[in-house]
Parts: sequence; C-alpha cells; structure tokens
Amino acid sequence: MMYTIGQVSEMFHLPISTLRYYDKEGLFPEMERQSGIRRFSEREIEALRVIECLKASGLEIRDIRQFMEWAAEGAATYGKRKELFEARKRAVEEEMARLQKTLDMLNYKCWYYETAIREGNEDRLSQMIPDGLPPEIKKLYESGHSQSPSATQQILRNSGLSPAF
Amino acid sequence: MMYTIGQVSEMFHLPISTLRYYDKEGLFPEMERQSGIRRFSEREIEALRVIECLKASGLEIRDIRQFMEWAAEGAATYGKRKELFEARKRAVEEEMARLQKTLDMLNYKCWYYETAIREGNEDRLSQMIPDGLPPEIKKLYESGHSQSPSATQQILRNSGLSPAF
DNA sequence: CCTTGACCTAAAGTTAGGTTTAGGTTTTAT
DNA sequence: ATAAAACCTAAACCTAACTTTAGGTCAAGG
Repeated sequence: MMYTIGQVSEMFHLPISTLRYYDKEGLFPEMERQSGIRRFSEREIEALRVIECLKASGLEIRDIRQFMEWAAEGAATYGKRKELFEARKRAVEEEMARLQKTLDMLNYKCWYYETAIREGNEDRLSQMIPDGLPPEIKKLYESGHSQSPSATQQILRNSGLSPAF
Repeated sequence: MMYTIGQVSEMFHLPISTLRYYDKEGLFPEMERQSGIRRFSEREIEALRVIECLKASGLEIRDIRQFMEWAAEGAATYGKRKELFEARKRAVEEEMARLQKTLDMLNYKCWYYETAIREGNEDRLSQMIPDGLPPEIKKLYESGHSQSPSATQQILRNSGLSPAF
C-alpha cells in the first residue's frame, strides 16, 4: 500500500510542508518517487512513527537522520540502533524525573495560593516557610525547591520573611 | 541579603547574559539597582525558582512576565496566580502521560533490537507483529503505536511484512 | 593614580524546527 | 481538452530563547 503526501499529512495530522521538510532533511532515505511525486510506503509510515517517538524523546532532526541512515544499512547496525534507543530511554526517564519535581513545585504553589486566598494575605504563610508547613506540603516544597541552587538553601531557610509568590 | 548578578549566576548555574535577558524581558519587575548595578534580593531569588519551574512546565517567557506582574500587584491577583499554577499542573500531567507512551515505544524498540541481534535478522520479528508478540511486549507496542495515526492502524496491522526498524 | 575585574547597554547574531511564497508540473474529473 | 486539485522546488521568512559583540562605567586593591 502506497500513500501520497496529502494522505500521510491527514493520517499523522502533520502539515505537508513538515513532511517535505523531513524528507529534505534526509529522514526518508529510501522513499520512492513517481515522476517526481513522493510515494510513502509502509516503511515510511513506520519511519514517521519512529520519528515522532525520537522527537518526543528530545532527539534532534540530524540525529534522527543518522538513525534512518543506519536503518537503511541493514543488520550490521542493529547494535548502534539498540544503543540509541537505550540512550533515549535514559533521557526520557531523566526528563520525567525533572517533570515530577516540577509537578511537586506546582502542587506546592497551588496549596500556597489556596491558603493565601482563604486567609486573604500571605502573612501567616511567610512565617510557616519552611519548617511550619504541614508535613505533606513540606515534602512538596522541598522537592520543588531542590531543583537548582544548593548554596542558597541555608540562607533562605532561615531568613524569615522570604517573599514567596 | 543582596546578591550581584555574578553571585546569582553561580548559584543557579545560569549565564549572566541569561539573567540580563530575563530582566530585560520584565521577569524581575521590582528589582533594585545601585548606580546602575542590579541588586538581587530574596524576592528575585524566589522569582528565579518560580521562573525555572514555569519554564520547565512549558510556559513561555512572556507569560512568565505576566505572572510576575500579577505578583507585583499583590493580593488582588491571588486567584489569577492560582489558576495559572493549576493550568500548568494540567499541562505537565499531560506531558508526563505523553512521555510515558514514548517510553513504552522505546522499551518496545529495545526489546525488538535485542531480539533482532539474538536472531541475526528481523525475519521472525516481522511476522510476529503485532499479534504474535509476547503479551508484555504487545502492550508496549500498542501503547507506543497509539500516539498518532488511527486511520492506518487497521491497514498496517494486517499487512504482513511491515518494515519495523 | 591607575589598573583590573565585575558590571552596564544596545544591537546584531545564532539555532532549531519549521512555514510561507512564488512559480511551475502532474493528475484527476468533467 | 481543459480546468481544478494536488503535487513539486528553491529560497526567503519566522519565532523563541538565548548569546555575542562592541563600547563603555564602576569599585577595590596596590
């Protein structure tokens, strides 16, 4: 079964211009043409699924091209291809851990504003931070605030009236 | 406690140019200066933590500026600020779900290449897809392949020799 | 005093990942 | 046979988020 660029565009909800761009970047190294017109086979359809997966994993277009070139070389590159997928797995796992910390921070902030709205101001809140926070909330606060600076932790912990948005 | 731009740069492992860029974009609307030199207070340090959180959640700089302007307006904007954090929470949860599907696909591909390497070719694999796959692997395959096209599912399921990378 | 290191601005440059435009060819339906 | 719809290319354009550059100011130590 073969598809035109317009059919593939509808199948994947991708603009035709994007498919042409991917082709120009070498993401379909084996695609056929018929009097100049692209013919997407099942190989290219599965390639597109892999492209979306690798893109979602944070891989850049030029590295996806490299993968597609390996795939075109056949069985000799199984090892390289497997290592690539394993590296992307690690990258995605790291990204998910980062997002979990972000989510902890966001949950903390939601609690913070619920409280601020209930009380009409942040006065009591700013005195609770961080050791007077309810245990559940304190966990979120610490997870969310552990992302970047370590040097400042000590300074800010005991500074009393830290502004907190 | 006040910090210079160089100190903040080290604390957050951010280039000085980035801090100046954030300031130019209005992310520190209340920052003070002393004869032209920026003075970061604890307010700006906490602002930076929030900036990193909102950025990690996928928010653009201009919307972060909006948030910082709301914060500068005081208690009247608690509601807006809470709604922003709730919206970002939803966005991050969706992103994590998307990454989980990506991870399923990557795990499937890792299994695929382990098998291809063990067997020396993809012949048996391409006949297993999708109904002859081991149940655990089939789950990953279906999760990973449910991301984009729905129209193609039926077509590809029964096409026999689909190439699979 | 004077030099050195840290700070400042405005403006131009960079990068990734597309999208748009202009002009032309091919296929499909009447 | 012809007109509309769908395809093609090359090249210019776009956006976000920075980074670099060029030229200047400020503060501390010798």
